[in-house]
Amino acid sequence: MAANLKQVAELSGVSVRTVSNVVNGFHYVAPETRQRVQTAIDALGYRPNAAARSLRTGRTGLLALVVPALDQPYFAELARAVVRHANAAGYTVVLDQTDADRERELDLLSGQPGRTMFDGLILNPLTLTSADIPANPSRPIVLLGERAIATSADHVHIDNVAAARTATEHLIAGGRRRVAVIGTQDTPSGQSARLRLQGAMIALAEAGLTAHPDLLRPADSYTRTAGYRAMEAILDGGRAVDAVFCFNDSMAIGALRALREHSVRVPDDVAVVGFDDIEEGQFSAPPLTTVRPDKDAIARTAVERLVARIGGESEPGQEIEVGFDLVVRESTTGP
Amino acid sequence: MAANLKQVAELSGVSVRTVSNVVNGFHYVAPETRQRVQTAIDALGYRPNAAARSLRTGRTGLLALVVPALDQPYFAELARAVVRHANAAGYTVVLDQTDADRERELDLLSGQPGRTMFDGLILNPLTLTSADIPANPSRPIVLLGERAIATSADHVHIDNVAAARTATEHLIAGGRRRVAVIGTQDTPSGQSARLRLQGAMIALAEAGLTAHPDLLRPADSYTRTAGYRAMEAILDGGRAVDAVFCFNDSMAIGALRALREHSVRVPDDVAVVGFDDIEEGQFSAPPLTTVRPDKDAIARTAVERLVARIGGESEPGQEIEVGFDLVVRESTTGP
DNA sequence: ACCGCGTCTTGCATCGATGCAAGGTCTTGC
DNA sequence: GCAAGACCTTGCATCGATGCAAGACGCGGT
Repeated sequence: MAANLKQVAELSGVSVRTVSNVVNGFHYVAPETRQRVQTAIDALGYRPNAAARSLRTGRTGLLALVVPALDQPYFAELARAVVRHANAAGYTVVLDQTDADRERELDLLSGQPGRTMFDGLILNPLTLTSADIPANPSRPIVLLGERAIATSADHVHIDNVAAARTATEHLIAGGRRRVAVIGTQDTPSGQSARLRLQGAMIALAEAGLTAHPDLLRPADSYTRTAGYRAMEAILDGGRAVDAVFCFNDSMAIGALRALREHSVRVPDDVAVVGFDDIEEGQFSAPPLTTVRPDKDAIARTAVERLVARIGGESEPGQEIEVGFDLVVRESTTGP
Repeated sequence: MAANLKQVAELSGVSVRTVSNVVNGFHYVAPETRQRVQTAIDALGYRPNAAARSLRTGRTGLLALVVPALDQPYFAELARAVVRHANAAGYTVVLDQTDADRERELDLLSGQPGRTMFDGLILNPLTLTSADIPANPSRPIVLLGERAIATSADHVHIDNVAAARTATEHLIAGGRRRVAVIGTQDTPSGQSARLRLQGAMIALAEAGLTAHPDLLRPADSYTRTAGYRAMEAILDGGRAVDAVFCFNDSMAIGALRALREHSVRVPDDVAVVGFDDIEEGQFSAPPLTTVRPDKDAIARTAVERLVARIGGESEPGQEIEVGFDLVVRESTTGP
């Protein structure tokens, strides 16, 4: 079934090399020859063998995207954007999930046997820190989401401090004084969480406010369930609250459910703000105010940087910051 | 940087073939030799070249998964399960999105240049019908979600008629009499939609009910927004309704929002049931009653079938049905 | 008549691994 | 003592494509 260059060459009466020239659109091929070869290609249903081509050229045309879990909406939306941009750049995406498993993240970084088949790697690390990134990776790497110590890899991120500060300022501007925070993390890898907390604290401090420790709730996974539990813990704790800043939308949606179940009105009694602007937030009850990182820009930039590196660019790793804005919906302002 | 077998062989003083034997865990290698080779491998940081291996063996270790769009939660959850099972079976997943574009679906089927690099294909077709599936694809294919005309490909699906019927019967059992349906499709490819409609009609007929045509609302894309619009159209139409069966959860969540905005109480005034059991439905207001297809079984079975085919199995295409059940939550029964 | 150049085509080596089958060494059984 | 077999190792061909550099051809200029 699978024809190769040689068979096409024999059928069309030219050399293998000429067929290759036709396939790759090489300039110097006589129109008549090109025609004849093309006919043979069609007749045999010839398709270039990707493995052979890769072996010879050293390129696979594949980009690996590594995310914690696809069923987290933020990562699904990000993956969608990455796949789109990669396709536009002529690449296909291979997808790996780490489930926040440090071993798997390291594995993928090192290029385990059988998993090495890609030209570059886009990694959204959960458990890794910059220190884990090899200084001279065998293939280019772009890191997402974490501000990094200098390495040879490019980093794409948003200004988490400013974003969190903006979100918190919005709550304060709405007259909220008892602000809770859901999603703090103490692990060495919880870099974004630390930055978001920092931003929130700055906003509170500038308003002459502080957050009681009871209102700073950690979360190890950023899921709806984690948000639900954290919110319940806050409500059960009995300490007065009039606003909650969740470090991602999924947790905010979990928090909304907990508030609903406790008959706490949103935003009347408690305002809620999230982070990520996943589509689901437009349909929650009430629709969710949130920080919207420019996901498309993140994906586009990541792919761009990777493609440039694959093309041979070898400057030191860059820090690239993309924009964000605050999307105000009814979870903070009411209808 | 990248070492090859030959260099390892030279360093360890054995033949290339022996190194290969060590790498592949071939049985007959003297422990001492194995040790020496392993040391050389570690010293050089040797990793097998996947392209070369593929060329020689004809296997890439990649499975392609083709879905319409990753930001639709159902497909994201499905993709997650497929990736997990594929990894467990020693495969990596390459991901393609078709955006419901017929051209792209056909492209992928035919194995376009540069995209041919996978051992098998899992396809969740939106625009294709069985007639489009080549009789002798160059690589094995497993189709998801559509009941198929006999081809060489395996098909994994649930009993859409029975599932839709169960959902509708649940509404009727709750005393609902004016049942609307959201998500009908007239296109040749809307096979699941037709089957689900059929199941709903059977349930209605058995209860001596019919659905007024105004209450059968089409949707071309199965998104939250489509569900929102369809629900609005129903409410604006003014025809009395006390239940809505949405052909997927995303649309149901859109419908819930429309109902909320119109101050229609769920489930008191209108009961809502969805389809897919996406995680989001557990957190909607109110939590969503839905048909839960066994997504994990779908993914597992698809990967299993594909791996078997890749392994050389060549029986005619099988129809494989996986289970479903109805998950009753508050959108139909109240708290 | 010949050189030079642009156009078109080709053969050979090569990428890095594995299949095959044979070769060598060492036990084991009779 | 010797054949049979088990254990371990190896050389060569091969997968299908592309890089390289040279070869063949035609044609205008001098």
